[in-house]
Amino acid sequence: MTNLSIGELSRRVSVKVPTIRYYEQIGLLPAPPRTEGRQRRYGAEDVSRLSFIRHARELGFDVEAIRELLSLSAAPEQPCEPADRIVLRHLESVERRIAQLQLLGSELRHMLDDCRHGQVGECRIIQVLADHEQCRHEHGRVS
Amino acid sequence: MTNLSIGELSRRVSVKVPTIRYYEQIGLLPAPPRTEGRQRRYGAEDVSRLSFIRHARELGFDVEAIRELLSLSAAPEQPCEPADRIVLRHLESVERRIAQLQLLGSELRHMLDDCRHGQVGECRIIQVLADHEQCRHEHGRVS
DNA sequence: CTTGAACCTCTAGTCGCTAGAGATTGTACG
DNA sequence: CGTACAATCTCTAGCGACTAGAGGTTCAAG
Repeated sequence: MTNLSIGELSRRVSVKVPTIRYYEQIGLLPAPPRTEGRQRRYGAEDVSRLSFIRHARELGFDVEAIRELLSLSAAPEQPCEPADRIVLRHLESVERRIAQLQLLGSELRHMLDDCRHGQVGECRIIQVLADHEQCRHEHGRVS
Repeated sequence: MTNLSIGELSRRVSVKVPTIRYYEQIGLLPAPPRTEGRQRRYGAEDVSRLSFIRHARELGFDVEAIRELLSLSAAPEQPCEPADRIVLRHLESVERRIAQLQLLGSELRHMLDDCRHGQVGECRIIQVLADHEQCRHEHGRVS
């Protein structure tokens, strides 16, 4: 359970070795003790913390949000409203991205529908790209 | 119409000046003629090409796809099936991303719903992050 | 002719990793 | 105990599509 090498930690938590070192470098994970030969050795606490980070990344939180969530989770007496707000903010950005992508998707479907599958010279796909006025919507930038 | 400075081209096409230089650097835009003092001067052809690029970027195509679309658009006699395929491939990736984000969104909504808005110690948000087994789905990585 | 906005090149930073080089360490086996 | 070799170490660079800034030059209006 304790004194895991970085490779063992990696397998347990399904986070790649270089990613673990990267997390240490940016301060998401504390620097663990080392063997005499300077190899890292991890304990149960690190397993939990890295799992937390991995789950949060899977949910699409960026590193800054994870930093905040981690520091919130260390203070169980505090109100959880700040955590709430972080999740809500992220949810809203996910929803904005979905809306953007849906616009994009319908645009692309229209392009495909309109294309008569002939030659490039009369291809609606190319025409729409060349002259956007023939297009249905305006978009912002999608991340 | 012709002999535009990079700033004029930028305003016409709504692409920022450094972005135009970047496109030249990566070979999306041809290197234009210069004045004696080495400043770029653009013509009508560049306006079209840059518009094409901008529209394609708005539709989320990556630079490699745009490169292909541009070279296809230069050959009006060729069948437009390759263009078709590029658009379809992109549409599919957009749809995959939408599906991913929708999973994420519902996950985040559940977290918010479950949170009783008390203290961090009993906060479902923190708990779910700390122990993913309490969670509903498995996800892959979202771009 | 002077001013100053626009232009030039070059480098580095963004985000969250990933890949690779080249050196060192840990460990299993004989 | 020696050796082989997998795993670890540090460091640097690269991804994509730009963006920002420094420090210097040119163009065009008045």
